Amino acid sequence: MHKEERKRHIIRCLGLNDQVYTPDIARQMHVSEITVRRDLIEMEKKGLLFRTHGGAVKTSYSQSLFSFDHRLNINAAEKEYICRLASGFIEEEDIVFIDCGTTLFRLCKFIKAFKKLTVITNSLPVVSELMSSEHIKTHLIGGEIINERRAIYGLRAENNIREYHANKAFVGSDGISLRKGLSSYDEKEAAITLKMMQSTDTTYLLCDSSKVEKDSFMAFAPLNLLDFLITDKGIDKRIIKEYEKRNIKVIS
Amino acid sequence: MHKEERKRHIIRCLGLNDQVYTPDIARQMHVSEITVRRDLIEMEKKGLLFRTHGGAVKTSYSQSLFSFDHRLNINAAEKEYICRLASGFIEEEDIVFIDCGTTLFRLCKFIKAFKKLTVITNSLPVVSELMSSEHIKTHLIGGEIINERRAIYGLRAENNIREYHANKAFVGSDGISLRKGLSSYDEKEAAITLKMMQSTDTTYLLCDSSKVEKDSFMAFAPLNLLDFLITDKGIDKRIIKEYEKRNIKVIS
DNA sequence: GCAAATATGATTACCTATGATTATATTTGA
DNA sequence: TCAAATATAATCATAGGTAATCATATTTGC
Repeated sequence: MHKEERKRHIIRCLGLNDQVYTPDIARQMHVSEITVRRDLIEMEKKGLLFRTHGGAVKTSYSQSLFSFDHRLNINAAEKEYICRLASGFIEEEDIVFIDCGTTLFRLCKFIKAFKKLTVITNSLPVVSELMSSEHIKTHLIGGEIINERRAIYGLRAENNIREYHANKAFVGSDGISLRKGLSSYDEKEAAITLKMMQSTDTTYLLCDSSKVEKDSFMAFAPLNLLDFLITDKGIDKRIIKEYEKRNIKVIS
Repeated sequence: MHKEERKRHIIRCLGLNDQVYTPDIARQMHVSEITVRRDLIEMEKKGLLFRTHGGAVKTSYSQSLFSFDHRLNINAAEKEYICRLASGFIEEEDIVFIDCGTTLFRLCKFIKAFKKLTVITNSLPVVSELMSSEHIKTHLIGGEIINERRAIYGLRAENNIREYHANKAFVGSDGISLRKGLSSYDEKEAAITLKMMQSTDTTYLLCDSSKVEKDSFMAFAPLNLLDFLITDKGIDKRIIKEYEKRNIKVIS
């Protein structure tokens, strides 16, 4: 009974009901409660769930669009740092894809400083954040809205992305490794990210160093689609070298 | 029963009705009232709701991001009346287009009462309002966001609509007359409305009686595309007859 | 094979969530 | 306007979940 298997089980349970209880998981997986709790701690750090007394619940649930998502405040400083770095690659008149996710959301703050940009996104929080800036042209990808994600996913959305071409794409993932490339906990999210990567000239992956050389459930994109990996200082120098051998520039 | 689960329930209730009562929540969640009250206190601190004697209400902040401005409150009673009438034509399992506009926005309140509906719209306020209702599937039309309108317009959006088919379309216009049909002050808005009318089985026009037999700047759709005109009591009976001669049922 | 890293479990002290009780505040209706 | 009804705040007690620490097993890399 492995750790990843337990985590997968937890995710599945969260998908069915909206919450899990520590003792239940412990019994089902034949481990002690403290082990479950440790799993939950790790998963909370990744923003996959929100811990409560007695177990955990799904992350996003608030009625307001975004501001109170539990995930937004996890690793806030790192996310801000990464976004600041990323914004250095944006130039006036760019057409950029912005992927969904709490890290990418923070990029808005920097985007608003530009005079002329076109942003294409499937994220409603991004739209909401940029709506106050007249000089930013925003395109929303059409399709089905997944309420709890505050974003648009599905086949329609994927096809919609194909109708666009951006010169830069800023995307996120739940993991990246030399062996498996980019990976995600969620199929729909992965599909959107991949389509963005396929419809752009240059792809920038924004993810904190804890996700580097970690794999999530599903690999969805090979490394050759990636041009830049933007992360924080916590990344190992040897790993940077390996990525640069694969022609991916690592910024930290 | 987690605390977070209770909070989620409270938020869901607030999404449906605009207020909750402490004893109700306590009974539904099988906890004491004081526990509910403590939940409400915490949520109020986060700005998720506003506490009142006996329970809590939605914060205006929670709806502000995508919501309309004060225009919404003009003729509120008539608009509500018209929407109530219109909602009588909606049935479970329907797939409906909802056009942009302050009148149509009020239809959301009634839509939320249904168990199973699919809504296709280009209006961000509509999306935002329906996002709290899990049982309503919402599709957003893709394209360029016009900030001041809080909606999506343009060629892309028009083409996007063509990929859908709804059995009912609820639309608005700035004027309607026997001579010129539906007319609008805005070309882009008109184009979207027309496309919706062309991709549906039945079209319902919601507009207050002051706009009947008035023409706006640009005529955009002939009367034969219209099936129902839903308006308020202010409409002249002779005019109703004229419209019914043209096979348009007038509801008031 | 062995050291280092990782994963798991047991124990204790601590903290959180909840409810009962009583005093105080707010609302409602005659 | 005042009193009855109802809601709330404040305090305390308690059950149960959690963090911290240490100990033990298992895997990984040299």
